[in-house]
Amino acid sequence: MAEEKKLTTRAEDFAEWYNEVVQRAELADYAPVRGSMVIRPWGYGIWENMQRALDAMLKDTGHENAYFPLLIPMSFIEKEKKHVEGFAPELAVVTQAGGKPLEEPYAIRPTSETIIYAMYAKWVQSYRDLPILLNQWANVMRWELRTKLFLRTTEFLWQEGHTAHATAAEAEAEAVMILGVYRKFVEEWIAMPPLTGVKSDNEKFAGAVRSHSIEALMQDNKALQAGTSHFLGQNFAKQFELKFQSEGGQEEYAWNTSWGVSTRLVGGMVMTHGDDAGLVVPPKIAPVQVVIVPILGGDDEAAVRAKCDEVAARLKAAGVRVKLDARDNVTAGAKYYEWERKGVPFRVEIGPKDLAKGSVALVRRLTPEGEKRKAFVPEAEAIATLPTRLDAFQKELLEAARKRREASSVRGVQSIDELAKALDEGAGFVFTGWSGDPAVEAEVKERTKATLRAIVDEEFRSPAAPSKCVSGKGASIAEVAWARAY
RNA sequence: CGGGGCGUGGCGCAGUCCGGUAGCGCACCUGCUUUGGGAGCAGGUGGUCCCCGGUUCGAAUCCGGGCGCCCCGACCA
Repeated sequence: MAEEKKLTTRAEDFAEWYNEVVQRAELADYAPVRGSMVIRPWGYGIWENMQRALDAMLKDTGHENAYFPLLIPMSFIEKEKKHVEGFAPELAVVTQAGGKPLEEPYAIRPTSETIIYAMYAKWVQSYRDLPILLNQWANVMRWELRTKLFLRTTEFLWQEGHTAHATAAEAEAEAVMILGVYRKFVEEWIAMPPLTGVKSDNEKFAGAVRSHSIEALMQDNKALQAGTSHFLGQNFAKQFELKFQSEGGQEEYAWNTSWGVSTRLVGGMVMTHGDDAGLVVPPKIAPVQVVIVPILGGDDEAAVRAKCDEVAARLKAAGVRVKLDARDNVTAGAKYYEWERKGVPFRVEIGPKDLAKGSVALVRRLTPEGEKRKAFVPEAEAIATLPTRLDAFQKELLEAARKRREASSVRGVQSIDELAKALDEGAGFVFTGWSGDPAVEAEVKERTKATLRAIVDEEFRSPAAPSKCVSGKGASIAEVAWARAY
């Protein structure tokens, strides 16, 4: 076997493994513009499945989709002070159009708060016009200095929700509710179990009062911020005159939230489930859940093909996304490697021997310890059980990821030395007390390269609350999770 | 934005030091034999050697200047 056909292993070089998997599984390819990529059909199919699932969840919670323009007047971006400071370095700006310089430059949206709240201001007069609960699926652009396929590209796809409410309490509840939606979505569909929590002031969104996030742990024990939900207070409302007349007759500023997840989740999926043979795609988001490979070449070829058509049709009728790989210019073995690299959960092989026995060969992308990879099972049984096998596979992926996260977590750490040691020994999330002082974050980052990923929500806190700050100076006001991060 | 590496058929590379017909593997095309874990044999197609300029009888190779991409660090979904 030619060496070049094999992937770099995760243990050899995780970053290189990631790049190879993404390209060789045909998720994406580098585009001619620096830091940008083409999302290929296999990658886009996964994204579409994510989109479909999350879109339904957002609609179930009362949101509607809309679309706002790509170009935003620079003056809008500049209105919210923290917001400009945060985004100015990574803005791409259009200064010329129609062959002439523009009077006012337009920013290509890095996010849409400004344009959206400017429009909300037009639409809202009284409390009866609230809440506004909109979402948009869009591309955005951030001129990143260092890029990586899916995880950080100059242009990426995402959804951004933007809501306006009459009260602070309602807006805060919205931000928390959405975080719950995100958490459920990534767990149930991507089989990625995140921590949830609140960002420190250092790490929060530019312009937010408070940012909530879901933080997932990758196989190299680096954290990935997988989704964020922000309570914006009245910061944007005040700058964009987003006012309404309250029930009591007073003029008040509205309260906003914004929240998003992006194609970064595709990268998260790769680094959560992939192995040295390539991708492992959770069944619920797999564009193909079962691939059928016919064993061709004998006198029975026509009969084998007919049987494959039949099994494919029956699986499809059972609600399984099935692909029949009937190419005759590629050998069966080559197809196995290809579909494994692409992470298809199950493979069904049908050959002349199966015709005689009424069986099929069933192969799972990940084989449980101690089981044979290839099982010959009666055709009817295979068809009948594949839907439940897919469900079980999905659940096992989530469980394995959760176990890995917990196994990599270190709790009860009392000092920065101990924190550094844990990280150097391969820890993922390290939990400590924190005084709330940003200087501690700076010191930890300086000494360990780790950042404060989240002030963790109650569910993720240690049984005994830490009493001291990890710095040794002062009492702890909250338990936090640190990690080196993407 | 600093440091490193690399630009040669679609992909991976050799050739560059020491200038002289542009090569290898994979892929691709045709034919035959194959097909239950990356098929074999035979024949073939395909390259302004990143760009611009210079030196030279002659440049992938030497000199000067650009550009691009990747990786590693500071900022970020």
